[in-house]
Amino acid sequence: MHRTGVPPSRFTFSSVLNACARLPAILEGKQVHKRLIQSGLLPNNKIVETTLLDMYAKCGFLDDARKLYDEMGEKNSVTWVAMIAGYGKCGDVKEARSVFDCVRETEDASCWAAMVACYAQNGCAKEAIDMYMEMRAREVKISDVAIVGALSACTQLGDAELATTLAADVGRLCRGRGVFVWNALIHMHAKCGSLDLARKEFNAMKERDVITYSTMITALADHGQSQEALSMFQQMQNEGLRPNEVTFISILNACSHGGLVKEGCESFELMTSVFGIRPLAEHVTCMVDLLGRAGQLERAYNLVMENVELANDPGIWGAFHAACRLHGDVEMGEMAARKLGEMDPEDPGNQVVLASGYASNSDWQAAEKVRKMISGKGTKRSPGCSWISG
DNA sequence: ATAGGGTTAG
Repeated sequence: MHRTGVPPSRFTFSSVLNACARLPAILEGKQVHKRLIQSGLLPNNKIVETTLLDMYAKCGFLDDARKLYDEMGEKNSVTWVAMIAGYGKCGDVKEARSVFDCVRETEDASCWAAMVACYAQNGCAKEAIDMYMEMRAREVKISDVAIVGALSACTQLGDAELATTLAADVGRLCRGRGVFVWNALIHMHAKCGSLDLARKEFNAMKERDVITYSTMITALADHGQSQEALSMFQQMQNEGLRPNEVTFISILNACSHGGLVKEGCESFELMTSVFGIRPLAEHVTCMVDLLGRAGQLERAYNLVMENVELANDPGIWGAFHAACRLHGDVEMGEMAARKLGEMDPEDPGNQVVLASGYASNSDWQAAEKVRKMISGKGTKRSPGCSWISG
């Protein structure tokens, strides 16, 4: 960038820092930091300092971000939010909260929103809702970010009553709502039990994106409407939207729920051949589940072997093992049990699996007793539900 | 012209 002899401007530095943050690429980011100091643009340039801080935070180097933050003197809401979000992304809710506590007296709406989002992203649904309610009580401005955090928290809680309240808030407070709000709203309705409301919001949208469709596909599958999920997938492609790896997890999951073996295999093929998406462990797990439940254990096994780079994934072997049990294939089941035991011997679920895996063909019933003893539970299992977790 | 926060699977 300095071939021309013209020294890079602060704008050039900023866009390079943004690229480092997005990748993320900490080594390059640190290089830029050095050159900023060499070229005299630092210190005493708040915007450049904040960009740098955000780069460190997005790369997960919160200590470096914190150092800049502490040395910065006067802060503003952009700095605070970058710190809160940075701590939130690496799961440090406590530190995020301590930054928030330093500024909460200013009633800065973006800090409140960032904190609600941080709670929601880290599974602290209750705290997110409490904070959102406090925002309402104190009449802090509710932005799209704040409401999305609250919707996501409610989704985690599956609280239908709260869902009604929040949906009304969306109508009241977010008139020019963006696609993030729509998507979070649809997801909340679906998980809180109302596929109808999810559908209604979906139909009212004028601009949908990949996430909108992925969310609806999962919603339909969860409510037992696998065929509709497949139509949704088709509609999405007709709209010219490109499915991503999460969309395919949704669609394979829908096929698995509905026992749609042919459609599932076609979708998997479409994903790898047409869209060039390399299968993740989640995709293979769905396929093993789908084929395994249909009794096609050998096909399931072959699929795992075709994706042997994922063969250390416990989820895949767990699904395979469950299928072996469902169809009484003792030999394959033992093999899967050994794999699980090798992968994570400490896992109590795997110890249970291993106990049954040690059994010889004639000893299957004895193994069943051992297993019952260890788990301390009965053997009731519902179709489609792994006996390990059940 | 340069800075921040969010939604999908599991």
